[in-house]
Amino acid sequence: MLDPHLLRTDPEQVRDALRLRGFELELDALQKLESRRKAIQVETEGLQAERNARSKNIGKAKAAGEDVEPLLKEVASLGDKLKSSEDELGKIQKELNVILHAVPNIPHVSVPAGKTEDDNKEVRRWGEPAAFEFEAKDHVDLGEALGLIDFETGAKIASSRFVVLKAGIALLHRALIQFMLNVHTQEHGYTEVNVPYVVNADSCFGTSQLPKFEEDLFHIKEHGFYLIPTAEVPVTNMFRDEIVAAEDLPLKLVCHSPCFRSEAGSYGKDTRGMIRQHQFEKVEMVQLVPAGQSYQAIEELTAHAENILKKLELPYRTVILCGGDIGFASALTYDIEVWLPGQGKYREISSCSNFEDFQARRMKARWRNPETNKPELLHTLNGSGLAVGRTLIAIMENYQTKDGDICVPEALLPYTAGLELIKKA
RNA sequence: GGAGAGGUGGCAGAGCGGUUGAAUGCACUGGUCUUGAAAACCAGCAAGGAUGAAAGUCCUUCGAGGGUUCGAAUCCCUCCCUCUCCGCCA
Repeated sequence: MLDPHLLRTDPEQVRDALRLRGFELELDALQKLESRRKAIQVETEGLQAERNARSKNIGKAKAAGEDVEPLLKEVASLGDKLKSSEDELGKIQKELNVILHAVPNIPHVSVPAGKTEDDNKEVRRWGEPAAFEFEAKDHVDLGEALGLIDFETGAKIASSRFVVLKAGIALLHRALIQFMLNVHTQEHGYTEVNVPYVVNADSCFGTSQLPKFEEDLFHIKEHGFYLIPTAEVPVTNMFRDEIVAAEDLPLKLVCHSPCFRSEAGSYGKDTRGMIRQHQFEKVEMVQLVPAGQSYQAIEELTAHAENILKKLELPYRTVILCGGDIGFASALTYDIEVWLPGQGKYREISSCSNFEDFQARRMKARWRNPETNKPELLHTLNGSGLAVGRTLIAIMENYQTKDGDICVPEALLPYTAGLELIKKA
């Protein structure tokens, strides 16, 4: 959520900034509602003040043993007026909130203009895509030939976009998780957390999956829970309604979790293979930092994600998302895209975002600034470090042999219990 | 699932219809004292919001949401959460 104060004092500037992402702020409607809110709030608070004063007098008179009947008569008419004024104010504030909660974050000055992912700007590239002496297969052909990736059984026990991994591939998948967690905790200074994989509506509101993106979530209606679409939701919400001590900052947490996404609206997109699943695993980095530090933190966090790819020797490029492609809550997002020989393309494997205080304002996640001794909103950041399923794909496609076997990358050898080459069983 | 107890400021913990936004303690901030620190003493110290140039004034908030009342932290209803005992169980 944007600072309502900024929206009141500088609406044109906000509107212009949001146009970069193709969002048109309805200034007229907003300002009309806002001026009504102002008038009615002033009126309501005046009536409340009057009621409070009169009630206090009644209390005093009673204590002094005076007759309070005349005072009660005086106040009788106040009740209805106050009630209707309060109701009206509540209604307007609700309307105002509906609008406010649907306004996306203001993009950072470094965000390039553009409408689609084609307009994202490459900021760096690492590694050389390998030149194969044979025709490189994609992970589906490789996995099915090995008999270790089974889409049909996934579809049978759940539905399409679910998969069963077996033997060496399942082991490689597990090894990746251990490897990533160890690198982030031992080399990058993150604290590992293990969290609930279902969350309540308040948590979804805090990180802004709700109210706007409900259709992307799996919802367990009878309990009011949502399956998490990313560990960002439970981990960031650990600090909802909290005031963090300055000495505990920056908070750097890493969490492995499954992620569940309905993928509503992506019918027909990436239907082949494991690229887009209803359930996948991810290692997620989350940081909460004081306001002045978030732009340094986003560079570091992105480098932490890139470091995993470097250790796995997977070629990648990093792009900065353009105004039209950046997420609702983010002020700045770097996507890291890994080279997939099977597709001959770079594909997203990590998304690292600085939300500034947008999520923190919704969540009331604050820290106490020792300089002022007052609570201030934190800045929140997160990034995949990395998407495990897509990393698995990248390894399969980049480390395939002529015979269709998969070499285990050197960095993973300590995690694979002696397995060096994944072959047909 | 059954029975009981409880949810109050950064933390602990009083209050159980009327000048209570809330005693007290701890923590924190400033001051006195000290060569410096500690201790002691004095003072300050919730958050969010409206209005205003500012000082200030006012409103809201005692788990959440309804209700009773001139007035609710305090009474009533619903829900959520925590703890204790019993049952079941990875």
